[in-house]
Amino acid sequence: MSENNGRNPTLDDVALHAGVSAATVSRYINNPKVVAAATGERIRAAIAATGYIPNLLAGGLASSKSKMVAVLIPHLTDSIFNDTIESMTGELAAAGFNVMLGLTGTGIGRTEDVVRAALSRRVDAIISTGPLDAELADLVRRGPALFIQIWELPEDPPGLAIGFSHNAAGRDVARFVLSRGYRRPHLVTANGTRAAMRRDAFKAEWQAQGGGAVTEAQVDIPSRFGHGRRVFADIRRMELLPDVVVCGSDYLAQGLIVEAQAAGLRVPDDIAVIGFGNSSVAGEMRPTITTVEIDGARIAREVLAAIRAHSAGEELPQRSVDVGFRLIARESA
Amino acid sequence: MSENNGRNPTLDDVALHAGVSAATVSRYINNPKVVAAATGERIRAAIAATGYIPNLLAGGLASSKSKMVAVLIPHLTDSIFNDTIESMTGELAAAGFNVMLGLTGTGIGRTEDVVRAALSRRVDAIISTGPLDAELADLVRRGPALFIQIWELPEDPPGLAIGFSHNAAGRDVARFVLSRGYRRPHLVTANGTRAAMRRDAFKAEWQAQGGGAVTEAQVDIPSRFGHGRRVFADIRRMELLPDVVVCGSDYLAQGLIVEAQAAGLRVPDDIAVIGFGNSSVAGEMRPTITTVEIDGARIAREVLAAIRAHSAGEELPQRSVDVGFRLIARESA
DNA sequence: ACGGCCTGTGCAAGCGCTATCATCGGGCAA
DNA sequence: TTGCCCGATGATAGCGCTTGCACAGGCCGT
Repeated sequence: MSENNGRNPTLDDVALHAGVSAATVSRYINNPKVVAAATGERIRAAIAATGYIPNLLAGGLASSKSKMVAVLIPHLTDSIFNDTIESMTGELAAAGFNVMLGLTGTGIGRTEDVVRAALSRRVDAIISTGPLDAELADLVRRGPALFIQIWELPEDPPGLAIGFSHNAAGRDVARFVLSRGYRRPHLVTANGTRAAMRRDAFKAEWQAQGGGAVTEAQVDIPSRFGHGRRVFADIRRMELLPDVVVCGSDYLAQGLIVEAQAAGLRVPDDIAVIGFGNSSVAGEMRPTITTVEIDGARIAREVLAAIRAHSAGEELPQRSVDVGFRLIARESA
Repeated sequence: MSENNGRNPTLDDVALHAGVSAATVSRYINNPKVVAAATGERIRAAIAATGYIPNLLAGGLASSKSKMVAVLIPHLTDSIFNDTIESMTGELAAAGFNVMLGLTGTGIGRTEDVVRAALSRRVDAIISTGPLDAELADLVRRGPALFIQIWELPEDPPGLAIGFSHNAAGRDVARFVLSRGYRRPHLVTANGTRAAMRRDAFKAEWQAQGGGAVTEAQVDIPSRFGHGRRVFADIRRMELLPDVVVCGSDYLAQGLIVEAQAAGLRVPDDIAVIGFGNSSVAGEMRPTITTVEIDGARIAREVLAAIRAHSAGEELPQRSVDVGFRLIARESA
């Protein structure tokens, strides 16, 4: 732990200590196997002795690879994406990438600020749960950062998309609901495109299969536990009660169940509830919640693979990766 | 949007375009009011025209100020800290700081990795919800980064602490429970120091006030919704049912309420429940959950103020900031 | 024995900024 | 008018690293 002089030890200090050039130390750090074993050992010891901590600002500047990725999500609290983000952060950290957190949900223009901040830091990739408006997409495309949109598969993604078909999900839920013999579904969706896609696909399939009328309600983004109260109150005011409520998130489903139970209804006997996302609560609620599982860990792996490939300068083999989904039938419907 | 040549426009490009030196452009960007108004206007136009995006890696390297702070939390899902983190990220972003997310909960050694990564990026501050072990604390102290521990007020914080007294919180909850006439409290705490402090303070006060026996149970960190099931099962097995359960988090309290209700008990009549943190669910649950509110926004503001002061080279006026807490009596107890 | 090659290492030129210092005109008090 | 100071700007030296290029030496095939 020699202090040299006041300042942090640099590559040169380590090089001096190990009796090699700075270049060799740099090589050892970034790709140990290109230096001779004996040299490597000396460098390792020198690093330990000096207490050297690499300066990734300098490294990033020189290599124009920041080893940092920006993750854009609307919110942190009760977010349906948290599982995915958590897996991703872990996966990336293990590969030496760090995550810069960008919250886009707090006010208009935030997304632009966050994207600009990410570009300013020369992130290797920007991972977003939502699309970018045209101008921003342009901005990103101009730079070297890889843009990855997750949880969604747009027609012509600006970069790479890793997600699943919300159409298929909506359709499959409709089939499931039909197969369970429900007649009067009520669809509660957050006012966003993804949820709307699932809703429309549900309705299309429902009609195609000869189902009857479908009622709907909207909630604000993000679709949260607390919305359950208002949604349920609205349902109670309907002349004909739905026999199943399809929700845009597990948290909303949970809130609805709590409300229904507080009102003396039994779930699923009096009213069934279906969630989305298979958040941890879904399997732990009473009753357990029927939902659609998205494999966040799988998304995380695909994201990492894409970033690695892109960093290595390879072309991406595909524009989008479908990780699918899985309907999990539990007690609530 | 002149493309110059393939690469991103740099300061020099902007300077050329505006007919000034790079130094002046830099000044304009970092501190507009030191350049003449007319010059500033020309530079503004040049930036827009060239589509210039500052390179914060280069800037950080030159100034040794990264404008980035690391936030260390155990988890993202159902975390009691999310409100605070969200406020903080917003507050920091508005001040030009970006947040690097560090998840420490996934396995041993992760904290060290995350801290080293943060130091590698020369963050201006490290904000952590937990303490650092001695070796890491040393490492951090050696560098220029400000270490801020939040949600806690240790005796002799390594850096700055912004939080509240868990002792006082435990004590106040005990008083509240007594004042409500409960006789047989059951304390469910996560196995961490903070929760333990509250528990011990609760017991001390309870005994001091002549309360009877207190029973306890432990859950894993993080204290989550799903733990409710096991905790409740254990409670049912007790010979004498507690009349109030004091939980380490609102999520756990929520899980417990759900379980209790599923078992046909009424909350709070048959069994009362108290949470911690005033997460959004606490006010939205049926029954609404009595809890202890921590002002995350306040913590965020204090954090930002400290970072600003530290970046400006000022000494911190104090070692710790007590933001207090507030017991919110609701329906569940 | 010799040229070609491959491995391991050093040299030095940047990467794009910031910050120190110097310079250059006024405006203004004496 | 003279000298001084101050506000605005330019020139320049790094910040700590990466990386292309050069080079030394050992190994091989012929």
